Amino acid sequence: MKEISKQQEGGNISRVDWVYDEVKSRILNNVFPPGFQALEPEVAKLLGVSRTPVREALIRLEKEGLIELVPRRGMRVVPLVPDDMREIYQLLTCLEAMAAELAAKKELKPKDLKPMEDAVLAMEHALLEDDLDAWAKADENFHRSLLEMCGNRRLTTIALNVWDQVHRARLITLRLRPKPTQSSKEHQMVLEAIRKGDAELARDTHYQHRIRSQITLMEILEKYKLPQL
Amino acid sequence: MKEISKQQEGGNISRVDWVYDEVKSRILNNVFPPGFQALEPEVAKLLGVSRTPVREALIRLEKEGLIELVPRRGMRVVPLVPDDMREIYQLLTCLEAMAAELAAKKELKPKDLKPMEDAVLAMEHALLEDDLDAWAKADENFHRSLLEMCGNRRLTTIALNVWDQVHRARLITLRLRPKPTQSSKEHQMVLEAIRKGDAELARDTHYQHRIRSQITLMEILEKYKLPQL
DNA sequence: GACAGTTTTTATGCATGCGTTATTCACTAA
DNA sequence: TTAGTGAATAACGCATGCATAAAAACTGTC
Repeated sequence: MKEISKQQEGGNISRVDWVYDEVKSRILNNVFPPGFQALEPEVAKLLGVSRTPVREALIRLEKEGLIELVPRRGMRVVPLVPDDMREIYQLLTCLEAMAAELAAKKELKPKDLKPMEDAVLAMEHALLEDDLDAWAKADENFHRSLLEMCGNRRLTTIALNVWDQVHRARLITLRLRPKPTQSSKEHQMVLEAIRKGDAELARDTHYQHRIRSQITLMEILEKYKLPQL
Repeated sequence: MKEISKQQEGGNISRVDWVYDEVKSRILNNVFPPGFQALEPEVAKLLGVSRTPVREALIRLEKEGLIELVPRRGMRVVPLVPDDMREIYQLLTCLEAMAAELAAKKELKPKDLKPMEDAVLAMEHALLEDDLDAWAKADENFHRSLLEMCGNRRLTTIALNVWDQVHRARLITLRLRPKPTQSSKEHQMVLEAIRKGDAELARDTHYQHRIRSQITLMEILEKYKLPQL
C-alpha cells in the first residue's frame, strides 16, 4: 500500500502564510493598534520564525494597505485619518454599488439570496435586541455576501481588502453612532431590488445607502474629534 | 573633508525594485507574453541577481494580479480570457465613473484641467491623422489624468493597477476595433461635465462611455475569437 | 551641560546554504 | 508499447551569513 496522504491534509500552511495571517489578525483586532511599529527582527522573534518569512508576509500586508514598510523603522500599522475614511468609503460606494447592480442582473436563485436574507433578518433581530455587536456582524455578512455573489472576483477581492482597512474603525465607531435603524431598512431595499432583478434600482439604492453611511461616519469623526483610528 | 554624498544620489534603487520594474515592464511590453512561465532561479539568472530579491519582487507582482505564483512552476504571466476582460472593464467602469464624479465636485481650476484637455485634443488630432498609436496614448493619458485628479489616492492606485492588467490587451485590440470617433466625443463630454462641475452628468457620461468601450471590446474578442490575451 | 566627533550596535538588503519534496527520467517488467 | 518503479534532479521554503550604512551610545572638549 502506498502512503497516499502524508502532507496534503490541507493543514499544510507555510510559515509565510502563517505569519501573514497572524500579523493581519493582530492588526484587525487591535493587538497591533494603529501607529504600532515593529522591526523585522522583532516580529521574527515574536513569532518564532526567521526574518525571511516575516519579510515576505509584510510585503503582502503592505500591498494590502494595512502596514507601511520603512527601512530602519520596520513595519507600521497605518493609522486612518478622516481623509482616509473618506477615500475608503468612496471606494466602497462605487464598488458595492456595482456589485449590487451586477448581482441584480444575475437573476439569482432564492438559494443564492439566502445569505443576504439571513443577514438582513439577523440585523433586524439584533436591532430589536439592542445587540450592536450582532448587528455589526450581520451588517458585515450582508456586504460580504453581496460582494461574493456579484460574479466579479477582482471586484470582490478589492472590496474585501478595503473592508479590512476599515474593520478597526468600524469596531470603534460602532457604539458612537445612532441606532442603525435606517441602515437596516436600506439593506432590505437593496435586497428587494436584487431579488426583482432591477439593476438600476439596486445600484442607486446601495449607492445612497453608502453615501449615508459615509456621512454618518464622518459626522462621528467630527463630533468626537477622532483624529485617527 | 567628509564624504557627504556617496550613495544618496536618488539613483539608489534597490535590487528588489529593479527586478520589479524590469519584470513588470517585460510583461507590459509582451516580452513576457501571457502564459509565459519562468522559475525563480531562471528569473534570477536572467537578471543577474540572487533568488531573494526576485522572490520579493514576484510577490508584489502577484498581488498586483500580473502574475501567478505556483510552487514548482514559478511565475506565470496571467493570460486574460474574455471573462477577465469583463471583470476588469466592470471595475474600471465604476472606479472611473466615481473618479469623474469626484473630479467634477472639486471645482478644478483650468490649470488642473489642462492635462485632460490636452489629451482630448491629442485624441482628436490623432484621429484626423489616423494615428492609432497616438490615439491610444492620448486615450490612456486622459484616463490617467482623470484618475490622478480625483483626489482619492486609493482609488487612483487601484484603477491604475487594473489598467496595467489590460494594457497588453489594449495594444492588441487597438487595431481590430472600429475607428474610435464615438469614444473621442464621449471624452469631450465627460470633460465638459467636469468643467461645469456637474457631478451627476460626469459620472453618468463616463459610465456610459465605459459600458460602450466594454461592449466594443467584447464584440472584438467574440468576432476574432481571441481566447486569451 | 551642550555639542562635535568617534565608536558601537544593529536593521537591512541581498546572497547563500540546506533539508524537503515534487518532478523528471531512466529502467524494468508485462 | 505501456505501465510501474525508483533514483536523480532541482525548485522551493526557510534559515543564516555577511557587508553596509544608519542610528545609538559614548567620549572628550569647550
